[in-house]
Amino acid sequence: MTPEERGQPVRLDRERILDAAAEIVGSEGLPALTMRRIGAELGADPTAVYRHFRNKQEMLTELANRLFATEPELDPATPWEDRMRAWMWHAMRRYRNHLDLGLLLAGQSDDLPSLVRIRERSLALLTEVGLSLPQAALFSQVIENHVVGCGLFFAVSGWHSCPPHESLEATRRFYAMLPADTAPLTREAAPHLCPEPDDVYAYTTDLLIAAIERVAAAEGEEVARA
Amino acid sequence: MTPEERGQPVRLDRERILDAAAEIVGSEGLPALTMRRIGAELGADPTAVYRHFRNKQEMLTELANRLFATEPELDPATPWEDRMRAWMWHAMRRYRNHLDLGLLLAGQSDDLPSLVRIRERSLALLTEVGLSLPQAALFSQVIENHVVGCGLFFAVSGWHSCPPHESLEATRRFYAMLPADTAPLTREAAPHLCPEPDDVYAYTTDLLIAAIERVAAAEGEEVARA
DNA sequence: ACGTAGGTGTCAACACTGTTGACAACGCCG
DNA sequence: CGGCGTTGTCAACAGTGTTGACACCTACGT
Repeated sequence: MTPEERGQPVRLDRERILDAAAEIVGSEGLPALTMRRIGAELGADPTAVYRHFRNKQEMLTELANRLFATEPELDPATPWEDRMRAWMWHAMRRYRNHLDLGLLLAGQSDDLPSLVRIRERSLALLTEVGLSLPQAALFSQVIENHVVGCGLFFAVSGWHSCPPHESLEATRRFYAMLPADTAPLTREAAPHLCPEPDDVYAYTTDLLIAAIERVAAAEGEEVARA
Repeated sequence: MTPEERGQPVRLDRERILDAAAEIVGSEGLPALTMRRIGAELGADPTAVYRHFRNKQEMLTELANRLFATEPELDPATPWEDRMRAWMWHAMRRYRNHLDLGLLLAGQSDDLPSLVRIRERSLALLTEVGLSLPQAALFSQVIENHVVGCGLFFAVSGWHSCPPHESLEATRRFYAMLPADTAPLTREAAPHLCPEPDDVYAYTTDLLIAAIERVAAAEGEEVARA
């Protein structure tokens, strides 16, 4: 017999609230995450949440921090390139799948623990391949732009969790039917346009990784010469 | 003596409404763009807007389409590299400055006229440097990911219109004060972290342009050999 | 053991939001 | 001139986040 069945009000804490919030966001998306919905999920009054969080924004921040705390395990035995690739893919997917929480997270200052941890591991990977600290700092930001940018873009483009295959095909058909006098190239290139987002991301990611290795090699040369 | 001063209701049309909406978004940001605010701006009842747009979403779409219709003039005499660079910068700034409208625009299918026009010019630039149509299609998407992604990221990071110089400095100080046992690299690299977003964007953009020229050159080789 | 103080859940209410249906005035066309 | 469609206005509805008053329950000090 639970407390609420005995007529006693439910007892909440930040954890229970965040659990419920994560459950709602995971199954119905961020727009469904309203205070009243949380209250219903917990069997408590919506305003009870305000006893544990100053406001919704604070709750969302903590929720985002929790969802972004997952990190991939990178086997140090695998080649650096593969680890870097895996790392960048994992980071991108975080933003792509958790959709609007990424937006929320990108929109505030960097003092969340999970974000600091990500920065640290990014720097570790970059210095490991031979980059100097200033160069690693620069590339760490280049990677963040790429990863977060693409993740947000994919998420916003309605990717949510499964690839929008038929929507790409529809756009391709739309391009193919454009008038030849205003958009000849788009019309002609239609079959090749709208490639799978994953393929594009893979291409750009490998481009960046190659660039990193080139710079690292150049820095190594310089050090060796001196 | 205006009509409303004579007691007559104001006469609206899509243009006037979009003008008011653009004015509000430009000066106070998208969150301030409410139907009631538009009504106040026009001196009319908020619900009058519904005589001209099915709902707010439709109005926003048209507004986004209008704001994204501006294109840079590229002098064909300037070197290809510079034109490409200018093009990518202009495109990124569109998303960065117009903030959430970019989000809105990225979130829907590609059938807006202004977006088709952008795609066409992108393909024109890429084929001009020697890329085959399939390669141009791929790179056009790579560029879109890069440009839109970074633009959205910058916008969401609270860039709005002027560079957040002091906020970068604050984060740098925060990094420098991290405990050495959990985030040693971040702590040590603090002075080099948080580079100006524009510098990072410039670096990545040039990286992409160099990659495009390399692929174009390789394709040229291949054609020449055959 | 009692009394009190603080923390917590509940309820009603406020200020917002987008949106709809009824009503009335306007202008245009037959 | 008569009617009718278009458009602006008003009241209202279902939502949203948030606050203050009230009541309870728990834990602590004497």
